[in-house]
Order: sequence, then structure tokens, then C-alpha cells
Amino acid sequence: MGNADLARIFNQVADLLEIKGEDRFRVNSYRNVARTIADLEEDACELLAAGKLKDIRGIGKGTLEKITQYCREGRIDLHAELLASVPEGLPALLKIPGLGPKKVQLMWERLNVCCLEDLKAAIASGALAGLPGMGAKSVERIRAGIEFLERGAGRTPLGVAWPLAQGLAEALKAAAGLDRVEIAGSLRRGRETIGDVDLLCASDDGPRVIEAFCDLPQVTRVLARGDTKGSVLVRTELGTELQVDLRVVPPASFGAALAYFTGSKEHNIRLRELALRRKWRLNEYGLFEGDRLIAGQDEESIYRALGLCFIPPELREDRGEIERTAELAGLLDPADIRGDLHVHSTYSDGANTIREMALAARRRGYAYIAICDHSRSQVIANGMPAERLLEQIEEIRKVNRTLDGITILSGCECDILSDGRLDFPDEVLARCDFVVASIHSGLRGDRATVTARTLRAMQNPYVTAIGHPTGRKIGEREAMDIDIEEVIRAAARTHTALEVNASWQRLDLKDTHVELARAAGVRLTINTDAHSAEQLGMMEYGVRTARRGWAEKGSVVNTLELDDLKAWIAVKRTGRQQGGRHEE
DNA sequence: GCCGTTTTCGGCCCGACTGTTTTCAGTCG
Repeated sequence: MGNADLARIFNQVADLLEIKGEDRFRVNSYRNVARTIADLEEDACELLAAGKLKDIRGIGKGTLEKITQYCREGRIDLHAELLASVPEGLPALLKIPGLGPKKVQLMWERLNVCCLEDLKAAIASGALAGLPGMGAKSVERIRAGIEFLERGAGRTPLGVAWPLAQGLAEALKAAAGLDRVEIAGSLRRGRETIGDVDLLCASDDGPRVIEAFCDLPQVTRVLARGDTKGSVLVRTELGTELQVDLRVVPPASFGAALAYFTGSKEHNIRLRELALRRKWRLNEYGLFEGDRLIAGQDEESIYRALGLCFIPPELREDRGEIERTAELAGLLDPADIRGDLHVHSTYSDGANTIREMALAARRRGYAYIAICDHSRSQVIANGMPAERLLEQIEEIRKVNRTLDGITILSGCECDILSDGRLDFPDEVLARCDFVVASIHSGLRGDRATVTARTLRAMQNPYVTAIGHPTGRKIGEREAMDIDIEEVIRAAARTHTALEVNASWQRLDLKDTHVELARAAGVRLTINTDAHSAEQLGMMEYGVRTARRGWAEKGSVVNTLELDDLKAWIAVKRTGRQQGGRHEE
């Protein structure tokens, strides 16, 4: 039950209708419904009960009836009928590159292919090659597609794909003598994982650029090679394969192409609709009135011509950005970050000393850094007993005296114990400038337990922030079953910041939770949780995640200058002294 | 199925590449 389940059902309806050869606009409409429901912040059935669901764009009369049935009976007739008329394993075949609804339908009708195993058998027996429109190359492409999927080539984390794409862009620039190669697609939008990499460059000699691209040493296989478009596979540091597409466009069209290939697809459709209303046409070559180019050299000119201000790539998800452009002015900028408030040193499991971390932070232009090493319970991470934390505070004081241009704050990452108590006593926490409280154990506890643990920790006056609040590790483990809305309300009440952990394995809070927190007036702290000086560079992933959640400079505490940051931290501590008004 | 400043019907985003097609359909992004 719930939005995720409902979205899954509508997606499956779309898949099944597509295989049955239904009108593609009707199919699209169901996909749109699925996406809209998956993005909802509130439970669809609660919205329905409150009469608010019908006002949401993309949800019409028919869908409303289906959702009503779902909320009442837990099922949808259309979905059940479709499942009964089409083999269950068929929609999964659509995931295979090179296979679309038409071919899947053909295989089902002519060869009774109902699942992946049937398809493999049909390839092996040569039956597949006997179908009309199915030559040797098509069969080989499908076979390779199955292999690709089975190698586990799923989505690639942002922090793996971004440096890889930058490396490719630089290599292509050098190999083809180009001034500009841009990363587009979901990678430019800063999504936490990406399916493939899209690169874009401007040149009047497409074939030559595509040739240079396909010949890059990183390329392990060429999938397609045209005059303006090439598609290759490269190997990632995780050992997986990643598809990289390159498009070459004329310089006059560069902005239009960048917008087009940055997406999202849904955002682009909204832009095209705006163009159509003015009887214009928008494609990857520009914005046109008849044959006359109105805009296209840069993205800004296109947004301006459509009556919009520039929408940053991170927000191009059709989650209201077209209508909410007035809110864009205060959006957090990477340059706003003044420090990193959660990094580790050799006092626990970090690779670099306090001094080395501070110097690296200074090189990044920061004004401050908070050393937050693990507390005693994190034995596996060389967690510190209280005495060692006090020694560390002394050392930080000494190092601070020897350094100009950066201030080191004494912090700790204090474990939240199983009952919500903290791993250091209050009198020790009081000696710290900044306290991140995190859950590292019992992550599979039930919703009530993990939520209560977090809430209890927030009530402590010395807890400045909650670290990685949901505990997820992307592609590795699910988030805790925690009531994030309750955590957000408590954070607002107790003057506690919530962390956006910038490590690409975490990115937690995630974008939609950032938006909830911002709306509730909760302050965020974007920290790298760096375990080495090099990892301070992960800050950009956290900033982009926060931007995807509409975070403004004013809602992020580590954009404050040091004195203002100290004053902000003091509010919670002194509030308690003045009568415990933060106590529950 | 959804939607409306060309409105309650008739549209719905648009182009590149591939393969098997002899003029285009299917797939993809």
C-alpha cells in the first residue's frame, strides 16, 4: 500500500497497455500519473479523502476513480484485467535495450515468448531470427542487451559518474580540438544516481568528432556511430559498464541542445508546450517561429524568450519549477558554503590529521571546519572515549593558534544509542563547539523506535545537528523506516539542524526531504563526512542535492560567517538555561 | 487518459539512428 505501490501499479498498467498496442498518449498519461504519485509528499489516499487529489495536474476523472477504488479495496480493476490478459513476465522484457513494445508483442504472439527465459530459448533456437523485421543484427543486439542487464549494469552513483564524465569531456576536448564539451542529462541535474552519461559539444564537423569520441582509450565498446551522435560503453571504478552518449550540434544551437539534452524529459515537454502556445517550435536546434531562429545559442535566451527566468538544471524535474520561478532568486549557490561541519581525522577513522584537514579546508576557501570524530560506541571506526575527545579539544586549540585564515571547531559525531541517549555525557558534549548526533546501529528497528531515538537525541541542548538522518546507503541498504515528517517537525521545535550528508553513497537527507525541511523552516547543514582531505570535494554533491530540494542560502547554517554560526548554535544551548523551553 | 488564452473535441514533443525496409517502422532519449 502507499504511494510507491500505487505508482508501481500505474506504471505496470502503462507497460501492459503499451504491449497491447494501446494509444501511446493514453499510455503516456498513465506513466505521468505514476510519476506524479511517486513524487507526492503526502499519502495519495489522504489527499483523496481531503478532496485535494483532483486538483493535481495530470490526475483526471478516470484516474481519480481508479485511485478511489485502490484506497477502498487495495486494487484497481483495469490493472487486474490487464494482468490476466498478458503474461506476467512480459513487461520486464521492455527493460532490455533494443526491445520495445512492438517487438515484445510480436515475440509473444508468434513465438509465445512470455518471460526472459523464453526469450533466451528463442534466441538459442534461432526462432527469434525468423520473425519479420528481425535480422541477425537485431537478435545480436537483444542478446547483448540481456547480457548487459544481467551483468548488473543498473544505475551509477553521482559521485562515480561525475568524475568519469569530466575525464571523458577533457579527453574529447584534447582529442578533437574542441573548446567546449558539456555534461548534460540527469548527471547535470545532479540526480543521486544516473542511467547513462550525456555529453554535448558544438562543432560543424560531426563525423570527425564522433570518430575521435569512439576512439577514446576509455571506450570498451561502440554501440552506435552516426554523423552527429555516438554511443559507447566505458568501465567505471566500480567495475560496471556505463553507457556514454555524445551529440554534436552546430554552435548556434548549443544552448538549445544543452537544454534539450539536460532534460528532464518532462521539463522539456512543459517548455515545448509554452513554445506551442506562442505558435513556436522548440527542438534541440533552437526556438523557431516558422524557419526563423528566435533563440538557441545559450539556454538563458530560450528561457527568456519563453517568458521565464533561467531555471537551474537541478530543478528541471517538472515539480513546479515553471510556476515557482520567483523562488529561484535565493537558491543556494556552491560559493555560499563557508565551511564543512562534519569531517573526520586520525583521532577516529580518518586518514588525515586535524592540521591536514584544516589546511585542505583553507585551500577550498572555507572560513571554518568542524572536526567530528566518532564516539566510543563506534568501536569499528576507532571511536573515542571521552578522555580522548578532551585531548582532541586541547590539540585543536593548539593547532588553531598556529593557523591563519581558518578556524577549527571542536566537534564530535556522537552515536545515538539504542534508547536515544547519547554516547557522551552532557558535560563532555558541552565542551564541544558543534555536535552531530547520528544513528549507526539498530538501523532496522521499527518506525516508532528509530523515530523516538532521533527525537530524544534532538532534545539534548548540545546536539547541533542530526547526521545522515535516514541512514540509507545508495545501492547498498535502504533508509531506516523513520517518520521523517515527525523528525522535521521536531527539528523545527528544538532548533536542531538536519544534515544533508554530501557523501555520494549517502546524499541523505535526499532532495524531496530537503524540500519538506525547508518548507518547515528547518535549518540544514551540508557536510561531507570526509574521512580524508580529498573527500572534502564531495561538498558539491551535497549542494546539488540541496538545490534539488529548493534549499536557499538562508536555510543552510554552514553558509553563515563564523560569528553568526556560533550565535546560531548558542540559541539552543542558552534556551535550555533560560528555563528548558526546548524540553518536551 | 488528460486538457483547454485555437476549449468539451481533437489534439497530445521532436529528431537521430538502426536495420531491413525499397520508403519506413521501431527504438531511444
